[in-house]
Amino acid sequence: MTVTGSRGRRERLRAETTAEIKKVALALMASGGPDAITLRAIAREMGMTANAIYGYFPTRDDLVTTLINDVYTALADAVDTAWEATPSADPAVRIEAWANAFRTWALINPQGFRLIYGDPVPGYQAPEGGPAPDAAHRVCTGLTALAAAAWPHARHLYQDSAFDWSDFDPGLLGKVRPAFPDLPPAAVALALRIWGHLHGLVSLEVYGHMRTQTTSPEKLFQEELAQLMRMLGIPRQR
Amino acid sequence: MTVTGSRGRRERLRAETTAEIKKVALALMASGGPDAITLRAIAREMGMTANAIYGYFPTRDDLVTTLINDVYTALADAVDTAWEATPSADPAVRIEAWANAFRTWALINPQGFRLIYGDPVPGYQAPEGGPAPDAAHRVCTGLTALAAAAWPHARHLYQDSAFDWSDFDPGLLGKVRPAFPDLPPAAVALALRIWGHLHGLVSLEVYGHMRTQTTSPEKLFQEELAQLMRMLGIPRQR
DNA sequence: GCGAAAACTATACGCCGTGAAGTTTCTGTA
DNA sequence: TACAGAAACTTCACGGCGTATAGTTTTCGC
Repeated sequence: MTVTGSRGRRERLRAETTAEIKKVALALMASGGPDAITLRAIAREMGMTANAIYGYFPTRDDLVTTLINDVYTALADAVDTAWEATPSADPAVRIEAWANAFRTWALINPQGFRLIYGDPVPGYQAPEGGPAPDAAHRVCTGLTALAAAAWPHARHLYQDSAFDWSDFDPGLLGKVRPAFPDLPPAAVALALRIWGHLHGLVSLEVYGHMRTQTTSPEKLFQEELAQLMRMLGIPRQR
Repeated sequence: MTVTGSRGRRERLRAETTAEIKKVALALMASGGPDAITLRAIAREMGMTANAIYGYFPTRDDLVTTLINDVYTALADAVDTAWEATPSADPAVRIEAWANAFRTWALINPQGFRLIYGDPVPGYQAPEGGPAPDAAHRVCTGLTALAAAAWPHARHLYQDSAFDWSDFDPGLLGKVRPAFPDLPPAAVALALRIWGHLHGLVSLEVYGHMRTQTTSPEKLFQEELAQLMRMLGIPRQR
């Protein structure tokens, strides 16, 4: 046993190489978009042969799946952090922090956003289970926390919601219901719709479709937040 | 001069070939997604050499640009038709018709939706001007018509909107302002935000991100429409 | 009927993912 | 400590991609 642990030496090297592959892949993605993630480019960057990567990832799609997981987790971390870093007394401020963190992350990591939410890469097909849905559930759970924080104000607006628990994915509910035991299905539906609103504006902006419509997507998003408060029945501040 | 017009014979064949290339490309896209649009595959399907296509489109991206234009125009036609086919007396019904046409088109043509709004194809970069922005402006104008129809109800909700005409693209305003001379900037901002809402929900559904959250995206969308009416100040029907 | 232009093919280059086989380097054990 | 075997990595190969260049066939206008 050395200081680093002789038993793990080979595994340590392996883990380092795996990490480097991912790091290089993310760098390529950041500079050239998801399509720039090619085994050959990664290998070139690392001074290896493309086929060497097959010792670490069985196929390029598996590498991409791993990256999606990492990036999605980073997004979930970013919004969770923003949420938790904001005082919980005023739900409006917290919600604004969450939403702004979401948009800001997307604008700083547009390629990551594309990787997660777009056609990730030429012929890529998302695997059924896997950890990416987990991160998606984390984001949705965060949104539900948002809805839960506002629910005292919002509930009277969604009395006639037709939603039932059976309308939602069990995996999502397994996270959401324990965390918010008193919340009705209508609140989860509300959370998903808020997701849709934010995702829509942000993805139009990230993909450049707003550029030919408005010069100030920022202003549009802030007005969206103001209305989000109305939608949640939260009275206007200041 | 023959019956078909001898002068145009060569040009007619040319037009027919161009049309066939586009037709085959769209078929490939419908079955295999935007990435399946390959010059070689098109040529194979047509019994030609891949290079023959260069006589019709200078590059693959130009072909894709043309397709985007066509598909985007088809989408714009679909929503315009739905709008015009609905009696104008009741704005709620008209707006619902528009939004449902948008979603229905996307669900029937998911690959087309991806082509328009996603990373269209591996390394594709959208050209600056071109006719695709035109179709986008048509869609936005349709949305503005929607906002305009509801504006008598909605205006009091958006008194404090901070928008100015300079916040919008001149090309868009060139279409919108003549069509709706009395509409303020706030209404255009409202239209863009509605676009965001609908786009968000539909794109999450089309890209499969809703599948791991809810089993009834349809219900979610209908509730979205109900709230859209509230957002526009339109009183509940029935 | 013929010259020119248009339509198309052949060949080639450099990308890509990936499979099969071979080579080097390390490691646990006899 | 020597060595079998595993792990890491390279080499070579195949087929697919966009596209540039050069050559061939077909067609049209005069």
